[in-house]
Amino acid sequence: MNMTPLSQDFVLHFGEMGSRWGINRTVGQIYALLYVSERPLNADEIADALQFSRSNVSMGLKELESWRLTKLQHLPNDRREYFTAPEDIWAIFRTLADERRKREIDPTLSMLRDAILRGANNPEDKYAQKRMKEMHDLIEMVTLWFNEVHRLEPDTLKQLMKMGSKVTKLLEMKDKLKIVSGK
Amino acid sequence: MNMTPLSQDFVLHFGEMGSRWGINRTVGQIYALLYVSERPLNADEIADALQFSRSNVSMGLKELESWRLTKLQHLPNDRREYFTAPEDIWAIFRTLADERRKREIDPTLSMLRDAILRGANNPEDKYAQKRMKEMHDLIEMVTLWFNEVHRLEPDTLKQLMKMGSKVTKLLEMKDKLKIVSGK
DNA sequence: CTATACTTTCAGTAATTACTGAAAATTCAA
DNA sequence: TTGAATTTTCAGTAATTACTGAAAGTATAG
Repeated sequence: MNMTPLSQDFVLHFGEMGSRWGINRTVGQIYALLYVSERPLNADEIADALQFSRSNVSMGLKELESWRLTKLQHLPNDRREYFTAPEDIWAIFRTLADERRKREIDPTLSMLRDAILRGANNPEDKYAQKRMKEMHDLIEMVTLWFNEVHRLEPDTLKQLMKMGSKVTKLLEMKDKLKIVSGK
Repeated sequence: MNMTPLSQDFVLHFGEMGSRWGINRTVGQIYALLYVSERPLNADEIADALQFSRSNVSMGLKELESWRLTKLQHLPNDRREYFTAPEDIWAIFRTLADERRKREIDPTLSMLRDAILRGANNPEDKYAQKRMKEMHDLIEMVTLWFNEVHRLEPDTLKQLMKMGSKVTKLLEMKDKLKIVSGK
């Protein structure tokens, strides 16, 4: 199978960007290929299109699976496994954010929690703990917020985002209403 | 210079996490060390504390500088350069988000823009472009929103975040007010 | 069962990235 | 200027990570 130049470029770009994220080139390219492919692809087709060894594709797919970024399906009269990227781009975005939180944020948060609770006699440790607490509180707040917002419907979220900094107007409005109603 | 066990653990953890992000262990550790250190440190002190070669520290500091995550200063009667992490954790967060956007998002966005504008005769390309447009629009929206929110005062932002999904209540309220006022 | 189609694992190797020490460059006091 | 203190660069090497082919594993049709 040969890709069109358009898909080629997309796939190659994703490969490069992949390395700026934590994921490697192979994984980036496989994902990109699935993302722009209308029909599901099997591992051999992927290996062929990207010129990777079959085993490399197998490992890449496993990695993508661990990120929950692929869907697996079977076609009638075909024993091979076929892969696609989830349709809904919002779902993809959520999944990605979720996985990154789990892998990159949560461990740090729990380390910080532990460190803050330790005894600290000397001034250095006192200062260090103060700094860690600042970091912890910020991360925790953003994380909690993220979890909440996560549950909103895409349309609601879209609406909120499109408002941008204008949400502050709503905040002011809220405060005024409170004053008026005497709350 | 020897670190306290508390700082040790923090620094080591950051080194490990560093590799889950795009940055390497050295850079992660240097940053962590600066972050929990009350007084500015010079490159030799860093090399000593972390047991890295002087040149490695030099490179790490350069990398951190390119992320705008260090501040440089001079002490009286001392020619050496002293480094600190910025005080304000919100500023750090912004800087980080900003840099990541520049390096990891913007290039993709412009690639997508180009790809979408290209001619597409065959159905594959048509589909690919549709998918790219979806991705482009989502990323663009989130980016624009981010840029807007970026400018808010930390306190305002905090307030918004603490509300979490309750902002939707405000949205509903707004809509009701519009109806009442006939807008 | 058995044969076949397909997938995964893994040891070895290739490629990439990180790190070091020596040398060059820079800065600044005298 | 000179030279001592400091920083940066860079070629070589070490360590890590990515990739491959062969072999083992798994599933299913007959």
